[in-house]
Amino acid sequence: MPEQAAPVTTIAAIGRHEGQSVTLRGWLYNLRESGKLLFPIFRDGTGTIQGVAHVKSVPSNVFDALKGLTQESSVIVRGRVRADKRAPGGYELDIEDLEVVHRVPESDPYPITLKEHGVDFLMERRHLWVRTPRQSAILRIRAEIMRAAAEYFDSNGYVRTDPPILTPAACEGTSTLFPVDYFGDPAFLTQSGQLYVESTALALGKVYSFGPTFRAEKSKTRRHLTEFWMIEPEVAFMDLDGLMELAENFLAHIVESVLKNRTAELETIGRDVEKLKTIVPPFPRLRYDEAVEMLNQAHKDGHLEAPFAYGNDFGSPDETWLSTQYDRPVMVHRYPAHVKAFYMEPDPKDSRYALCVDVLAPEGYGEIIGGSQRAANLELLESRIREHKLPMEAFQWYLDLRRYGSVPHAGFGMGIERAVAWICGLDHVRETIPFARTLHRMYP
RNA sequence: UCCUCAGUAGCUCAAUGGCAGAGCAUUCGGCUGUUAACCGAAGGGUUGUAGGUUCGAGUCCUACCUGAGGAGCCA
Repeated sequence: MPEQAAPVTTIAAIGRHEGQSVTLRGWLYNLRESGKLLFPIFRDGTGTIQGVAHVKSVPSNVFDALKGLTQESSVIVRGRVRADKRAPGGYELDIEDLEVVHRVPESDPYPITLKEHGVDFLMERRHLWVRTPRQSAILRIRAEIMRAAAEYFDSNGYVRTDPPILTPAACEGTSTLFPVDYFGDPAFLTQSGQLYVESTALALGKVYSFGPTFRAEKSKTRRHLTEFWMIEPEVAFMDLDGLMELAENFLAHIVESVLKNRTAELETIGRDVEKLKTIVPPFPRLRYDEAVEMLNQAHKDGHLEAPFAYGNDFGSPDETWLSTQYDRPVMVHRYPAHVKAFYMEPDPKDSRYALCVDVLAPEGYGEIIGGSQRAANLELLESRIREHKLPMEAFQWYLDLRRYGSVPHAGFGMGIERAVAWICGLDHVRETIPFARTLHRMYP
């Protein structure tokens, strides 16, 4: 073992130890050799740092152990911290002692090199891919987004009430549900906690849920996972305007937290932070009808291939185009009721429209939040359930919320992975979650 | 479910229907400031699978498998 007089620290905190000897515990990320001079790069999960070992300035057994050491071998290294302008992180480590905890054998070298790899190769080795600086940084930003999202609600009087993951029936139809056998009876993995948080909102006032959801959609795009995390606030006595205000303050808080607490990680992944600094309220609000006008004009001007048919929901290319027109998220509200879910409240000024909002993230990322004011009237909700050909008996508990002290209430759901993809500037959601579940990938 | 593209060394990719190659990784050797280090050498192949056309197929045709991107649907 190296002498433990040198304090154990992390690479992220190494600047506090300039001029001192410290102990780092981590892995060999890369090794450059130049004759009698070795340049190992260590990583410890908090960052990377280059070490320097002259043959004459380290014990011969240390030099020999380091020379030819294989990538991703685990090590405990002692060295003196030295500021160096040539170092990317500002510091280098003059190596004094080294213990190899586990040496990766040459016969079975670490498969992920510093060169380029394909998507399939990396996803098959996701358990190792997460070690790379870029993937680690993304996961750190994801954790900050989740922390800040929960913090926003926790510090604004919301109570976290998580819904069940095993559910008896669909929220919006059964075709996209994963069925499971529940002691001989059919059950499904939840695809939204919304109906349950509606009931806890009427119990506690302001609530949110935060957990995994599952959708058996046969979607193979950069925006889809079959298992993803969703945070869903629901508030009694809130209307659509209140919901849009909540959404913009919530998103602004998350972006602000990431900019403040994950500066180094944003730098590591090369994110243009100027595009995040503009994310401050108010966000532009656009009626569905106004958005349609913009899409029609865009089609005339040749920006969109397909003409938009009024009354439809927006397609992906439509959303993408809309979301590139603003420097912050745009909130599109009051869609035609018939393209939206059964539980949405009709606009009292024109019942053809629903009191709903989709928040489209900028830079072409599209929908990250979908929400609405919920239908509060029992008879209306019953007729909507019939129109959508949903089993009335399965929704009796949900209808009880309209039988006993029904109030206007509203809520939304934000997909964490889409938010992470946008804030990190990634081109696919598979990198935003430790182990992505996509259409045909269940390994590792 | 549909559309498009791809599958060649461990990885990333070349190869007009005519001898299957390069860089990285691995092994050996060299180099006292390298930044995906560099220089020299070696080993490494049933070209996704099964058929077909052809004197000759990695290349052309058919089917299938696998992966990717997109549509629809959604967060």
